[in-house]
Amino acid sequence: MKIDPKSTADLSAQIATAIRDEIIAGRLIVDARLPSEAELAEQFEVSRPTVREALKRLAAQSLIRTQRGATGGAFVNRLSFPEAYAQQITTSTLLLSMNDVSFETACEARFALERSCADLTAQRCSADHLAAIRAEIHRQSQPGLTDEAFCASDVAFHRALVDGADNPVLSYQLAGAVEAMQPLMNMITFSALDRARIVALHERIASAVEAQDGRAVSEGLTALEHETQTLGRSLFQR
Amino acid sequence: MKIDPKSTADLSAQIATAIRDEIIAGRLIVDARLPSEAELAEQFEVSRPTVREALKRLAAQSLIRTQRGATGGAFVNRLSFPEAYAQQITTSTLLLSMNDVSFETACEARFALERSCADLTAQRCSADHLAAIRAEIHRQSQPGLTDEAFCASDVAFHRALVDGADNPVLSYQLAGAVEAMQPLMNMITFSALDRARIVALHERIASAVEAQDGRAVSEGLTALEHETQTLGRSLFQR
DNA sequence: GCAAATTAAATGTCAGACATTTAAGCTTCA
DNA sequence: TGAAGCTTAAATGTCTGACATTTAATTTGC
Repeated sequence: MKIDPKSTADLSAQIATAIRDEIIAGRLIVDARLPSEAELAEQFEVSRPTVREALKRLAAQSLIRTQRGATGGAFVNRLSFPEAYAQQITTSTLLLSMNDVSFETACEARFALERSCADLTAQRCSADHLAAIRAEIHRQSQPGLTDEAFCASDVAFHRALVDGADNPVLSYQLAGAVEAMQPLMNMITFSALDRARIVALHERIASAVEAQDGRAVSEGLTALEHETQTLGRSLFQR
Repeated sequence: MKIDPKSTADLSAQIATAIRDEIIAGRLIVDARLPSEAELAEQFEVSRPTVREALKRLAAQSLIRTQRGATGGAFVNRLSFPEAYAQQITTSTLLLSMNDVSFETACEARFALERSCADLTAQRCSADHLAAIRAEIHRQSQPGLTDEAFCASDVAFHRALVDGADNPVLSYQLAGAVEAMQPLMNMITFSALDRARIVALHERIASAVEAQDGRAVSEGLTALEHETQTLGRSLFQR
């Protein structure tokens, strides 16, 4: 585990990369303890603050965790699904907000991706998941809901739909696609008629899931995409 | 921009979170310059090394970039698509390698997601993209290719297929799904017959793209999924 | 034998200094 | 006047050494 002395990059970045490569290559396995900061400093021939900056970089990506105390130190972290979700969502959200991606493009990608759970959810959706889906439909039909609460319920509906596919990898990938749209959706003001249309489409999708009809789920999502694109166009064409 | 004095978390983590929130909320816009490290240290009432650790955390997530020199400092970074790709791929790969996700589950998610580009690619794939797709098919048909090179070409084929949908958000999301499978695929030893079957399916998919038949693209991917699952089963049942 | 105090090891934080890089301003000379 | 070179200032990058805090193991005392 060595660093390149002729690289122009920061030492802390080089050290972080060196350690990350060890982890990705599997030479440092989950829960393995890294050498102490003092030992790493000696190994890489840098000072302890430099090592610490490198470790903080890795901690920011959830690659390591640190514990204080006698048996403390830096340990290779098992990247959990919730952590991966969170990173995925942050990255996706920032990507959309910083690159003036059009509403149309984002919406197209999001529904195209979400349709990939249609068949699986229709086949496998448990009674519990179906109940969760229907619970969100009920919540979002309540009158007097703020736009923000309506959007939050919309996201929860889609998350439940995706989770119904019972494939954690799929849920993880789709989390970014679904959640990253939320800031854009939050810009929309939903009229009562808009909400009724959306809820009706949600209900149509839920029924298709219940009937285990993947094709119908997919078509319901496509109808929802058209509805959403229409709302988006009326907002963003100016 | 303040930090909570009664939090138990590291100061550097709190400061990083405080600045990240400013960026996500849009109060710090792209290319805005953050105060100098010395000024931040004063604002947060911590030392400069602590501020630096916080900034390194943000740099690790590509939220900021730093420049040295007279007009240097930390600037809010525009998260570019290539950077987002890289993060997405790293996170997805680690998630799979650290959570003993079964080959079956990963493969199912990956192809389900990839099918979401079928219609769009069939509609929009440019001549250039189609040529790139066919070029990879040609490369992977060469005899004497190492398994690793074959896998790399396989990934390139799928990336080209996805990029044919001409939707950068979709490409970004699918990058993780496609690339994260590579370490698993690299464990497979492909017989000549296996390769021939895969290349034939790739050719079938390419023809379907050329014919602008989204349904056929989707079916080709499903056939490829079955082929891959069969290969995986023969490897991983032990 | 058990509980309390001590100790050791590690991370967390600080202060101050110096090195390096970079751009802007100044100076000098043609 | 203008351009090349020098100087300077501001910022990040790095180092040294120290102290604070946390935590588990060890020792001590009863």
